[in-house]
Amino acid sequence: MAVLETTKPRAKAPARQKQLSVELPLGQILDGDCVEAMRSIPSGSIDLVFADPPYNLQLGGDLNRPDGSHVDAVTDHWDQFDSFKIYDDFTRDWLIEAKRILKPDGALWVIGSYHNIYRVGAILQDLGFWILNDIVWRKSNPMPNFRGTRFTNAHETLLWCSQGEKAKYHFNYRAMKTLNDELQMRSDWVLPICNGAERLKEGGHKVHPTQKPEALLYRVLLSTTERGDVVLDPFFGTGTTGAVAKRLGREWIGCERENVYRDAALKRIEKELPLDESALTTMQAGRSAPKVAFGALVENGFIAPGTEVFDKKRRWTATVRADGSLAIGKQTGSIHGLGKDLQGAPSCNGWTFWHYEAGGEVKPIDAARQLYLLAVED
Amino acid sequence: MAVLETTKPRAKAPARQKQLSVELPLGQILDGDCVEAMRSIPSGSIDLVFADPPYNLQLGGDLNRPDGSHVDAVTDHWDQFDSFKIYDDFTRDWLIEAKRILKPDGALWVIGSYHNIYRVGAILQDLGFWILNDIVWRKSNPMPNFRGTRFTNAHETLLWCSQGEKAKYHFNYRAMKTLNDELQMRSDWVLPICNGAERLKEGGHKVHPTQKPEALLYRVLLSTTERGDVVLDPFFGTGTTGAVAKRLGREWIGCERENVYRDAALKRIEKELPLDESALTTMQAGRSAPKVAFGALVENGFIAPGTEVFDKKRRWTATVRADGSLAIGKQTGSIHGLGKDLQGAPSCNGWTFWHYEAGGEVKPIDAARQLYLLAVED
DNA sequence: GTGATTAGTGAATCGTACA
DNA sequence: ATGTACGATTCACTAATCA
Repeated sequence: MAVLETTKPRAKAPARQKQLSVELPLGQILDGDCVEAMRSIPSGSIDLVFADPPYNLQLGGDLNRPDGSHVDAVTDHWDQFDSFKIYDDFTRDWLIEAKRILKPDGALWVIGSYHNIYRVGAILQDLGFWILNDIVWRKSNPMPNFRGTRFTNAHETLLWCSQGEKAKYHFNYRAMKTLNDELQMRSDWVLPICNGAERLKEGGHKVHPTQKPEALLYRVLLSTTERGDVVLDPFFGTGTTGAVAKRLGREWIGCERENVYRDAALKRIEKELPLDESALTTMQAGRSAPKVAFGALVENGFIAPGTEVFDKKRRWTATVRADGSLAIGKQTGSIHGLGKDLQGAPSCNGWTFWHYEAGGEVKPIDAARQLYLLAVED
Repeated sequence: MAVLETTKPRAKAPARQKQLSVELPLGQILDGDCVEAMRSIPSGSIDLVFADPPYNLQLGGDLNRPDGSHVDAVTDHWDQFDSFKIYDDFTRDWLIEAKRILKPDGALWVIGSYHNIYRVGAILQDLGFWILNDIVWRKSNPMPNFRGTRFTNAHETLLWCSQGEKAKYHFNYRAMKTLNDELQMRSDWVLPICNGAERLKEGGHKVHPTQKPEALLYRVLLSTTERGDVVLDPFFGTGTTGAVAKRLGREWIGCERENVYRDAALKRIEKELPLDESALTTMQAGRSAPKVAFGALVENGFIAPGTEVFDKKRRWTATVRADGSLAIGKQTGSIHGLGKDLQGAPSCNGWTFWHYEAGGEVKPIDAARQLYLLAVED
């Protein structure tokens, strides 16, 4: 299991990416059943699958299968367990295809409510997907429970999964932290439901009963994809995924059975404008910045050999040597290694542990690294 | 499906109630495996089962905080299962017994995390339990994600179920509405984790690694039981369920294998006094004031990425980026941080410093925050 | 006594690259 | 596959200690 925060690993193989892209129906909505549609997609070609599967089983009344066909209650013996079985089979079918088309470091998102999410979650675990987080979309303006018989159903649940326990995945930690005012983004997201100008309407009626807010997709795509990534949505509906993907400079593919939804989605996405380059840029993680060896600071004169460096509490003071190593008496090591050994700690980030004096001020040696980076950039 | 808000239906048969009570081990902690222990309980005799089963965390190696200190993880033997299959079998076994001992109008609560709750949810649906709500416990003070690899895991999930789709159940709608400042109680509860004086400690160490906050049980018992009801907890631990039940005038039965936990629970419940009405209101967590990140305005479309923002005198103009950060050339930062840096000031309130144009008018970005709050407000 | 500072901790599926 | 080096990373709250 691993985390890649840069686009480098994907950028390394532009040819392969392009080659695949040619075969992929980018920017298209595939007509028909999503399992059939996904069969036309090459294995290991998709970066992200976002799925908002239906859960409109009408228990107790007329029964419809997830594909819309009607169950004949007269000829079929029917009960709650049969409907679970049909739903589970349907779920397993589309999840298997989703897993096949995803790249080894691709990811899956599914959204659902308590009616279906526990079945979906258990099945995707059985198929080998590895849950990274479950996310609660906390609705700021939910429908009240009019009859006063239960708690107000004020949230939905999203599951974010990698291909497996050991699989790599992508998480834009820094972008999420920036988006959340410099605090780690939590697993509960407070967002309004979709209404107002964003809600698609035709003749005063909503086009789709469960249109998701664009803010939700915005956060999903910003957190777990990079520019140019390919996002597939097997239950495209009115195309929220496509609209936000286009805006954020991601490629998209949809699957949708209903003509009405496909038409509305295409019209909607057509109007959407991609953000320009500068707006799309996000704060980068430290690890995507170029690596600097401490020795480079020494040999370029940013830190002179012989300089004394010390921890914040001045429990230890070490001397910088010409090769960029540190020494306290006979004890020597790298900025990380010596800090680790002195503290008896399992690890140590030497850049923030060691300090030096410059112009009467005490600064972490990381400050020198920043100066060096500024000087090198030009 | 029906709702009983009064105690009348139970009061109708006082004789039957009393007769059963005599056979039940009220106020006792049954030793040993909970499935065995529940077998000694008569069928249809329990009003509520609250269960906090092992989560099957499957942790890898050690985890250290950025400061090098060690995270005291849940590595107890009782949380270890070799496979999903074994965990599922274990889950099915205790759920079957729980269903048997519950009255026809009794209810089940289970708490879990994403590691186990999807399996538990699917299995209890398979057994015929009917989910009434899933409740999200949003932790006000969760442990951060120290490595920056995922979203902060900031919640746990509770499932509230009746005996079946058509089964009756009890819900104290009025009590919940009162507890929530005359607003319907929602499916997301903000409560702090258990620490401070409430956390049981022995020799400076926590007695139980996963002790639940009493406020959580308080809300569970107050919403779905009446005075005198019998509550059974198959994974009693250090007896939070028993303590709160006693305080609220409910009868309780526990099951627990570990001597240490049983002893601690008995001592704890012994000290517990039934609560007078006045304390009722002090248990709830205050409603948190809404705090808005600038990124929330961006992802919700109140401020578009690419928008230009500027200070009042237009000395500086910055561009809003997709993650809610601002950029002027190569200089970037949060609304507060960039404003601070540009002015060379010790701090800066970005909300009032930066302005934007909307409808030909120049407004501080705080105006957009007010619009957002209006849209989000309950 | 009071406010400021420091230390500790909580159900956590918590790295990557190269030799 | 296994080991080693390098590198990146924390929020809210409580309790204890210090000024």
